Amino acid sequence: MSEYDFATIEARWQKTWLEEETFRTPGPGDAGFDPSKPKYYVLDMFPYPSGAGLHVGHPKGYTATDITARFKRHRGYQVLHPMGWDAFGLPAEQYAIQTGTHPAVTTEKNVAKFRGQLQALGFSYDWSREINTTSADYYRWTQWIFTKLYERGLAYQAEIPVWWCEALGTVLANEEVINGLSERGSHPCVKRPLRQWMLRITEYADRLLADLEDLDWPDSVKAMQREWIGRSEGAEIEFALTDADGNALGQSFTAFTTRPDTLFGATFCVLAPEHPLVAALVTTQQRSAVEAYVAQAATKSELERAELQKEKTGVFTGFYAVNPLFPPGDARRLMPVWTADYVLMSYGTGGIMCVPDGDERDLAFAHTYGLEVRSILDDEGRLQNSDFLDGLAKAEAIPKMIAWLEERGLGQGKVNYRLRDWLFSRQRYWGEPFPVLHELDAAGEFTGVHKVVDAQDLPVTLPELDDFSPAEDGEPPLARAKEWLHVVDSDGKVWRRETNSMPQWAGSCWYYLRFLDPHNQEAAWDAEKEQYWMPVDLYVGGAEHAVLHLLYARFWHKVLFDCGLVSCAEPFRKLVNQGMVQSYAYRNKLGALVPVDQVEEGEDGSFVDTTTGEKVERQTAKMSKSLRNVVNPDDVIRQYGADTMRLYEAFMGPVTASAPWNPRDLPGVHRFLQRVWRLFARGIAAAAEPTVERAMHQCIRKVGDDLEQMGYNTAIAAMMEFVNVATKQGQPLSTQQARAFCILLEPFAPHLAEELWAQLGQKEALAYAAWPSFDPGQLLADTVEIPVQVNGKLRARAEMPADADRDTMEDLARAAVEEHLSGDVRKVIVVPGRMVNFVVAAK
RNA sequence: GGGGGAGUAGCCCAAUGGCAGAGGCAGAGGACUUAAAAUCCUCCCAGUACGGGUUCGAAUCCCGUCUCCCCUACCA
Repeated sequence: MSEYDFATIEARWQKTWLEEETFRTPGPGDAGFDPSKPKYYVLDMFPYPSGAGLHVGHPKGYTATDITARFKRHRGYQVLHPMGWDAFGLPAEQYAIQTGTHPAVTTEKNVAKFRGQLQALGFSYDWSREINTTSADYYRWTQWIFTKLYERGLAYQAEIPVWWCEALGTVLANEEVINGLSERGSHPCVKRPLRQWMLRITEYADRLLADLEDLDWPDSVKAMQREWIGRSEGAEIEFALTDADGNALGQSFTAFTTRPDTLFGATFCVLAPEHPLVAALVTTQQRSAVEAYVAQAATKSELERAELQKEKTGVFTGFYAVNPLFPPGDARRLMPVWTADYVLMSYGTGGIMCVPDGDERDLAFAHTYGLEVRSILDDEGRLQNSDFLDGLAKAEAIPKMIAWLEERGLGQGKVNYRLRDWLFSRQRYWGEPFPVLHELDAAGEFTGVHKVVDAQDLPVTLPELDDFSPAEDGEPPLARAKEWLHVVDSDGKVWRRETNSMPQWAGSCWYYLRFLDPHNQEAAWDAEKEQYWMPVDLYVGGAEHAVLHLLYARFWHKVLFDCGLVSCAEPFRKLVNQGMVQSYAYRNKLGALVPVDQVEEGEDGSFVDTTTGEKVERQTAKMSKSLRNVVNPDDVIRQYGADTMRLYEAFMGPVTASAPWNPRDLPGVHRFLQRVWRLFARGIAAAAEPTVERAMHQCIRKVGDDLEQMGYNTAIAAMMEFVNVATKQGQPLSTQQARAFCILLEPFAPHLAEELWAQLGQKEALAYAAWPSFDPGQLLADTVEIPVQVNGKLRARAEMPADADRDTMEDLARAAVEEHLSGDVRKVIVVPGRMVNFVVAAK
């Protein structure tokens, strides 16, 4: 046995695993399936295979799930651990537009690269289950699920103002536009009315909210989803509109409010600039001012509106709203109606009643324009000057006011959501075609009738095109696929295919289900398999998917549940967000960032810009090309091997924590593997050495406990500790110890573990070897040193048997601190095996 | 402004309310070596951001303050 030759070892075992299909996992109905085993489904958020390949951030989560997957196999679970590709999407299409390379070609190339990189890291995926959202075999079922949504009335078309991104040539969902810029690429977007497909996710808002409760998810993600759904209880109130003299205009508007009980304090109303009644009813006198205001509000992006939030602006419309609480003639009855851009057309009804005494924004607006403020809340927040609500707290006042309104037909209780229906169509080529046909009349015009394609006629495959670019008018590229576009049915009726395509989220909404049964040609998945494997036991991915992907997938899953197609209401039982792998960045005195490759560390630990000689400060930042601090996993593997890479990723800290990639720490974990190699190179001892044996049992327990809780970093520390003890002790390990250690090491450094296991002459596959057990009697030393405190202060240490009972401990401890116990001993606290504390009365 | 999370040694990080240190990096010394690297051994370093509170006992629980990260933001 010579050197630790990781390159040879890793290549050998990766080849073996692939050739022997070591990690092929049988499910119900498959040969080799053992129904008596418990199941464990551990899933990574599958990647978009970009041209850049993997960066070191990807493997952080993948390493975590792989360690857990391997650990669970040793624990006797049937482990489902699959990988696939979320391969529809803009980058491949943009590349196609620029170069003419078909997105499928780009995708295939990128997938090959990603697969190779993942395999080079020795992940124990069942590659026989690999899926790709862009293969017709897969999107056939994405389309099929869409037909289920359609049949249940959850998919509909609407002509709505949507975010149109000129640069990307497509519409985007609200969630994909941030402050008027596209989430991807930060291109400006504008609102534009277009015919779109929508999914009625709002129908599931309550269930999506309620079912969060029982999920083992990070609080932050649950909080984000709750906020996104944005349930708020209140009432809708209808306000009749009049002219300045109180003459009815024959129109009314509805306002949503969470505080209907404050209606007595409503002194004015505001409609969003886009509200149709603003233009319809504005008085001649106010018309020019209002039109000017509306026009300039329209040119403001959401970004600008948000930035200007300190100062509220608005214009009086000239008409009034009736406060129904007050009789004609009462001065409080007529409330002036303003238009202001702090009211958004897209939330609630686009119009509000304003209660300056109850709402900060209304108060600010009232102050700016000298509008009336009527006091209706006392110091304790109880209603006053409010007739039948006087003295009531809001909890009692709200239902009372709602009842009052309902009796008179003026309004009703209402739950409002921030969540909007999901804009589900895109004007792009590289996405799933909709399985929808639109009927045409003899003249070739739409009749307005549409239907979904029959299940047996799926998939609707993507047609070949020469030009993938979107048209200026928003007409999708699929409209240019002349031969594909029209379908003639058996009655000779002509139908035109839907030319929109689905958004990238579609494929990832259900991929975890296809993994259960990826080659099924008759169904999307088999019911028995679904019942066995679902739900996903552990789902690991980035926090950036906290809302969109996870909300959409939950929505689809609930629809499938309602269809009786899945057996559980929630797909992902436990969710973990892995921390970001950051990198170092350097900032000079001017605050500018200095690329990493022109900074050197000085003797005193300071950092110097080598081009200027100036001192710079180190900080952590996201990896980015511009900072030149991106670390490439291929380089790391070449230099240290995959096992070192995996070990380092897992050793950086808790899986949920972000930490900078520190190249200086890599040799540390690499050295550990070398020490393991050298320890095994000593050969095998005939008998176990007691110190090492004890350390072994402690290590088995610690690694097992830590892995149950995803404490990868501390589990590695425990193995290091064991190797240090064994190395120092000087003897070889016993056969039992060597075997046990191989199993402990395998989840983390599987190639090295397999190599050592093989050298031990083991024939059984290491990956499925049973986790070693420990002897609790071996965990404690015979004697322990127990701290003895007096009034909480450490006064002495007492040597005593590890299993001493309370009385013995107290006696031995008392002897050790005799001189400190002059006063009354009022209380003695004994923690068996841990410590003794004497509480003495102060003198 | 709202929400989520984090502050422990020069650095990354450990510590069911019970001796602040498991592990790694960096640093110092020694052994081995003709020398260096590698390896092995030994050592050094904080009282847990700050201020209160609960407790026999607090890094850990509670309250307040500060700093940093992430998310969100006129949502009526």
